[in-house]
Amino acid sequence: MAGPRRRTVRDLRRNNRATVLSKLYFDGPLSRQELGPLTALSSGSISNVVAELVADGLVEEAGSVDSDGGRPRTLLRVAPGSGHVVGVDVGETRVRVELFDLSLSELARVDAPLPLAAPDGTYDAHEIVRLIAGGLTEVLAGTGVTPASLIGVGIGVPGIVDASGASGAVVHGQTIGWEAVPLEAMLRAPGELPPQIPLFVDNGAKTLGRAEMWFGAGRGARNAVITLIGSGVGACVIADGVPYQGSSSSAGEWGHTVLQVGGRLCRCGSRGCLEAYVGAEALLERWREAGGSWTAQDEEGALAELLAAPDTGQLLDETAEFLGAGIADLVNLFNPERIVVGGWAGLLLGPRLIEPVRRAAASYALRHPFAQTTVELGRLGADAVTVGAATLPLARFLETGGAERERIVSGASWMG
Amino acid sequence: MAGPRRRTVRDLRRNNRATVLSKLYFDGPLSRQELGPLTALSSGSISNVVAELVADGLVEEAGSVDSDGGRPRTLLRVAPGSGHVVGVDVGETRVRVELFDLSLSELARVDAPLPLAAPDGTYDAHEIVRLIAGGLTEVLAGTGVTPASLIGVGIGVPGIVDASGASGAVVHGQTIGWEAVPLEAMLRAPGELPPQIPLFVDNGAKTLGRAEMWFGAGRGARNAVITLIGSGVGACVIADGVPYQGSSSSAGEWGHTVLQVGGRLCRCGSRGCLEAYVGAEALLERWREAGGSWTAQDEEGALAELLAAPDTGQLLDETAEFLGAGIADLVNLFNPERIVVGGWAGLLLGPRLIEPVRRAAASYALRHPFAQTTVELGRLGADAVTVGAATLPLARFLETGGAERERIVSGASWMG
DNA sequence: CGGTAAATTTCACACCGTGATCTAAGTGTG
DNA sequence: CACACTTAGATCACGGTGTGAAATTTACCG
Repeated sequence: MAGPRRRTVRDLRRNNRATVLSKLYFDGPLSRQELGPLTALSSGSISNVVAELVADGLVEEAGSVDSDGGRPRTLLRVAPGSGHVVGVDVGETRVRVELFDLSLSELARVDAPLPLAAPDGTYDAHEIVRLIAGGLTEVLAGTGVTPASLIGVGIGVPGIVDASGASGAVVHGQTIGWEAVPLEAMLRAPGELPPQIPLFVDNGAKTLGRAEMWFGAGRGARNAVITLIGSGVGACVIADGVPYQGSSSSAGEWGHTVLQVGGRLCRCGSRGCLEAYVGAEALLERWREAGGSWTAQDEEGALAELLAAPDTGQLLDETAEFLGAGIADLVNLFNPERIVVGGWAGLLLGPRLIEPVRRAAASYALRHPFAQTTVELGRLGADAVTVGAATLPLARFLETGGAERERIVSGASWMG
Repeated sequence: MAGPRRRTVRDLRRNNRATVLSKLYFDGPLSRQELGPLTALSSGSISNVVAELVADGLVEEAGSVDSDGGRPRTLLRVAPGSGHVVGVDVGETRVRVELFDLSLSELARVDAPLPLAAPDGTYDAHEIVRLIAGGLTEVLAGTGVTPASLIGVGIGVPGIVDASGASGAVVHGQTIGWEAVPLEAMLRAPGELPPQIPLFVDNGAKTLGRAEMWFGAGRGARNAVITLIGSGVGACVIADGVPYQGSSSSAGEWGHTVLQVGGRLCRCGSRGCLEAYVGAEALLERWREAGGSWTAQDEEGALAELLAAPDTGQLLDETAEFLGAGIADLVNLFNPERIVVGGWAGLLLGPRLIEPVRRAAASYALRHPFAQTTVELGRLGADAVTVGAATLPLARFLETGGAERERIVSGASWMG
């Protein structure tokens, strides 16, 4: 009920800065002239706002466009080098830290392999923090980027990330043995990271979903669901253009939607979950039960063998039916414009399954909402987790019209 | 990406007017002093905004509170008589039109019985429009309320209401035989309703959900799902304080969530829907299959008999398991703070089923999100559909700080 | 009747967006 | 090569806004 803080006349300017900055960022180089109608601002305001952004170094001129018989328009764009963002992917076997400029072009990357997991498969949170901090300093040192120009660091982790508390993001990761690990607080502990750098922690699947929305199959949709099928199954729900989080940031746990009351046991302890039928781990298990076997050591290779095997048609059709039913649930409940099937297993199975999945979804979903929806394959691989993570601070940067950065820079200068 | 039009300094004022008005409306009489911290506005602004609202007649003084040794605070409240709203419920057997003042106290009510339905159970849309218009004039005439003081009319109808088109709300109601009926355009046709009156059409179940959010079991929650179990099953999803609509306003079709791939045939044509197990119609059908019988003519009476029958324990336990699994899906996907079980059948079954439903939901849902959720019974009966409908124009009124009303009033005055 | 305390109002100030007007920077023509 | 023409962008007076401190109002208490 409090709403956004748009109370004073200054907030108005910040808001308009943000509008202009976002428009320039997403819709490429634009002239002041074009910016006016696009942002519903008067020419005078455009001039003022742009002048301010240029003075702050956030926007720069990018050539000009001739016009027949008149002053040429000067094109403007967000200066790619005016800030940097870092994306971190805490994966199953390694921590990847990537440095991007504002246009999300990769400037540097560091992969730090995780030490062998403890026998029970849990991660040591302190070790993760060390690897993130180490990767960050390495990536900065290698490129000469100063911490002061960092807009922020986005971190994708496995498990549920609850950011509703006061002390920063807390991670609950059943599969990695994390129970309420205060990752954000640990990273903010003195000595770990350069101070004053904004941190954004989110579930890795959701950051992948963000990447798909910004640069992949979700582009342009206001309401979409990015499904992520890997060893397990998750989803990233976009409602009215923003990721829907729920009350404790754990919305979109699609994998544990019930498709068969009293059905197959799922690794979550419940029965009949979607994940128990279409997750890669479960799918392989079902294959084994049906007499199948494979030689690959990893799930990805095994799944490829399953796809290539001659006698798995019925298993795959059954999988398509369950996946279609699960997608129908998404259609009925969220009424999105687009559903994207992603995740490494989703992309691997996609070409074979997408058509039967569409048919199954059509039969299980209500006609009207299904007619509004397209079901597509994702376009980005699992590599995009870091890009999606980097998207978190960048989105904040654009929303605040770059004000956040100013604060950081001045904060850093206080310490200088 | 366009965002709300808060560009000029004037929009700032409108926004603050809305904040103050809403706070006064929902949190009862308040003094200017208390309003300051509550709205994050300075004392000076509060004075200005309140003076404006009082001058417009939207806010009035409501006594004062003594303080020991100081000027007493003057309490302010939204003037209940400064405007009126109308709620319409297009039900299965009658059209009900109710007139409320701003505090949603009922001033008048008219029930117009529907003529006997056509043999195929379809409604004649023109007849409905006539009944709505007739009820509206009757209710206004009976109380002497002028159309000029009408904030707007909210209408709850069965079926999916798609408001995404340009020509107003369009209704798709499979059960009443409506296929893309342009109800809003028909109501706006000259001669039907007093001109210039804002219309708001929404699904009746969703208006009931709104009522439950404003005045019932949903009060205070930011993320909630109001489930509505009647003959069929629906839901109203509240995300971040606002009803989530999806891309064509048909989000929340929870009743056709798949709980049993290849399960019972549902009246929607699909299989294994939640509605096919826990909807009143389906539940009675299942009882009949198990050898049960009843004497009541209507579903409500029949369901009461089912509850009282001695041998329906297993049937009810099974129903609770399905309902619990369906609720678990809501928990996993939406991660709400609260789930309310409502609808006439939900309220009837509630006392018997709520505990086993909670247990089933706990077993099917993920631990973390389930721990954030409470599952409660609704507090409002089906009568609240009109209240919920009236809530639609009222919400707009509060959001715009009463600006909408000003436009209407002046619009009416143009017409002499 | 004066002193004290708390709630409101008033007011100078720093901003903001608008839209008309002015300036800059090109093209085309005689 | 000068001049008119055209279009992009900058400037500026104006009406409007929230802020926060000072002034004013309105009570109670001794």
